[in-house]
Amino acid sequence: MSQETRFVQDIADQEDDFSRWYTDVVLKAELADYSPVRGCMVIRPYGFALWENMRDALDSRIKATGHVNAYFPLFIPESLLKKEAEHVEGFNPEVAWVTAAGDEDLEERLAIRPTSEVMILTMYSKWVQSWRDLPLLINQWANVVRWEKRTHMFLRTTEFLWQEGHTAHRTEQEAQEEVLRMLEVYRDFVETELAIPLVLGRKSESEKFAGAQATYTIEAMMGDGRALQAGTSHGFGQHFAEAFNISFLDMDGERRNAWTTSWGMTTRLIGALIMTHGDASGLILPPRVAPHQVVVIPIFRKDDEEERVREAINEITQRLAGQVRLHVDWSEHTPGWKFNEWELRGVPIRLEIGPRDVAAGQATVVRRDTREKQAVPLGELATRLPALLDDIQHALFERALAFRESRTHQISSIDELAAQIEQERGFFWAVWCGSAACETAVKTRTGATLRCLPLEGGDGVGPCLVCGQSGGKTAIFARAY
RNA sequence: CGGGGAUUAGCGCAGUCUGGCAGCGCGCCUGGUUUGGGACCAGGAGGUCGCCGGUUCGAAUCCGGCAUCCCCGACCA
Repeated sequence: MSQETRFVQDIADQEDDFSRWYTDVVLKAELADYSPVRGCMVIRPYGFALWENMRDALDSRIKATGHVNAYFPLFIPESLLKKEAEHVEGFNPEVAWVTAAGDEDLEERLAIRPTSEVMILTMYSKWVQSWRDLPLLINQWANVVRWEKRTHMFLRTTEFLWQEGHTAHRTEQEAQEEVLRMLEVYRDFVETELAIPLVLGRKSESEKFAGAQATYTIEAMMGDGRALQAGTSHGFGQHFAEAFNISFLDMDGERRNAWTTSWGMTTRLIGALIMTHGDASGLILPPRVAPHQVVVIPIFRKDDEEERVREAINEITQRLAGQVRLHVDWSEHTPGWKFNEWELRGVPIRLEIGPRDVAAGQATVVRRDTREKQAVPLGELATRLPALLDDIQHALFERALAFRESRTHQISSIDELAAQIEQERGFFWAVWCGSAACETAVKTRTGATLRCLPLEGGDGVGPCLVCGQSGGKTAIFARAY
């Protein structure tokens, strides 16, 4: 990249080494840092402010759909965890255990929750007696621990923060509606707030959650063409209700098992945000969740200039209070240094105020995504800035969507997939017969996994990309994080 | 968990092969000049050389173990 556009030299080149670029951005933008604990990171104040904005936007949507928040214990007694065989087997290798307190061994080991189905559904069995107790719609914001072999900042860490919703319903249809409703809530949240375009779909048998009857997913494409699962919604049928005895007397006097669901979204989304919108200069944050939406850079030479600039900035701050999240950088770095710094940290709009601007009664406004520069009269900032933030939000989505389209291909055979994915990563739509053997064949040969069976688009007409049989479904294959 | 690489000042690195005073650039502190795309001059501070042990008169350097990070794979959602 040329020197004119590449101002930041201390992060790796995106095309050259995407993985290194990602790590550099996370560290240099001060989103997170490594900790002395393997696989565990520290989310720094800037990263946490971002997470808080994301969390609040999702939380209000969860509440708007009738759910309430609660909090359940971090520890799960071993005997409880073992109640649902398929579930425990799925998570077993990743579970961390507490075996002692002080010098005394515990009588029963305690698992540190990898997820809370077991704990929450155990409580539900106490709370559900009648059909009138249903539906039960509870969400919790919590940390969970999964002992992953290989970790990566935000994308896969040993401990992470998330939201897990757990619901119980009277009928299968209600539960199914809930699973899809929350998938839609996720879509709205991710596309509206994070400006990340999604594909909604169902997971194959081999990819679904341990113990689930059906797993639905939202899949996003990262800047290197790889897929990232950004959230999931599971239907459990009556499977868990049987294991945990969540039964109720129905309207007709019959005792029945409830239908349960769960759905979750994690700090991994921060990784998705970075890898979807970032560029050669670093992070680009969507205005709706950016900790600072506008950063103000004062420019002056002499004391009298500083005085006038300060006055103008005070006036701007007052005028914009409550309208935009604004940060004034009064630090002693030079303006050029600040430009680079705040670009690296992804602030959507930079506002420069210097003597020339003050004299003209204007501010110089620069947007992060295009670097387009314009002079805006001070009196118009209160209307122009929110409009510009809106504009950037939409432009980011459109750009990400256009990128995904350019990397999405229809393919008809595994040979074609192998050849194309070697050239360039992306999403590959194909017809798949539904057999696990063909799914495995694709993974072994191409490194791509079956991301989902999309809910929209794809008619499933044609021969399976591996075995050639007809009567299959449309599936999306991609290399994934 | 397997293979490879790394760990030296806040950050990036040289020094390790061939054992002998702890170095460079950036950053940081003080003073001054500066400030519209990573300013300049002068002075200064900052190190258990990742940790534990061994060899040696002497270890950043050689040997053994461990920890953390990165890359590739296996595993996992």
